Amino acid sequence: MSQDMSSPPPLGDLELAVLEFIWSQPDVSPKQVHARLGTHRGISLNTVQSTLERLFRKQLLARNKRGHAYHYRARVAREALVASLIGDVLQRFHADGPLSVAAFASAAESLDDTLLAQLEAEIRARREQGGDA
Amino acid sequence: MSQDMSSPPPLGDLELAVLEFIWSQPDVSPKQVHARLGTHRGISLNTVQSTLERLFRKQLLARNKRGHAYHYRARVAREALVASLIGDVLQRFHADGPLSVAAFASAAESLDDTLLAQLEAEIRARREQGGDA
DNA sequence: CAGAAAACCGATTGACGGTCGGTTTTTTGC
DNA sequence: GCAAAAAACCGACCGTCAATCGGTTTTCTG
Repeated sequence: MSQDMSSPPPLGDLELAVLEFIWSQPDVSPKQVHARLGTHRGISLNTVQSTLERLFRKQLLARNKRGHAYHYRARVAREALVASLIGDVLQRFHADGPLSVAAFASAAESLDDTLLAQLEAEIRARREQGGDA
Repeated sequence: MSQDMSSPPPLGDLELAVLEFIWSQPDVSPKQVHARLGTHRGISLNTVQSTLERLFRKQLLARNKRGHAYHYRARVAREALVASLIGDVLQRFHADGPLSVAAFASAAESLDDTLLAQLEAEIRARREQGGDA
């Protein structure tokens, strides 16, 4: 409800890994990202930098100059991004109500009982609190 | 539990439109698809055929020779595909339980009250029926 | 100011969707 | 049967985009 929500750009594997790292460690330098991911994957610091840049252009990261080097931090929360990606799928399929429900239910199949209960509670709460946009 | 469920290939816009049409009209010929979508979009029959072929290779369509021409039909239901796409997002993000729930809830925000109720019921049913894979 | 560190520029490669034109194969109607 | 029509098949081209760097310029910093 706060951000873009329009069309989340598709994410490559490296981009995803970088995001994942940044979510776990806010305000990092390319160097740090490379130390953590690049070394392990055998890719150059330049590659990491490009990826960071791309993510920045996609508005998924913010950065500020700390000295001469950039520091990056996430601009969207993990759940928000996942939610937006899911919303995008729903939208692409013109997922009207019933279809959404069916898809949700189907996708929920992989959740275990506890999570299902949590989700149910979550939905009930949202419903009782009266929450249509 | 019946199909692939591994990594649904990404779908382009035309592919999606074609799928959508086939879901509404099973067992169609390229000609028919072109008549419905191609003419309107100003694309050639060949293009439609390629798309059909690609979809076939992606295992999303099945076909059988009816006379000389192929007839295509969907191999996955709409909800199943949507669900699988959603599942893929969740998987790519190593979406452990809580994250899934948060994302679901967030994505569910756009559903209206009635649908939310439906979803809740759906989940409860699934939960009571004891449904882990 | 010299050397290091990082940003910046731009090029390449490999997928992939969309788009066809042209050639072969299969039907079918005369 | 044979010629015209229909469809499949082949392969090419373009645009986009992630991943990947090498090399050059800019910017610090000792």
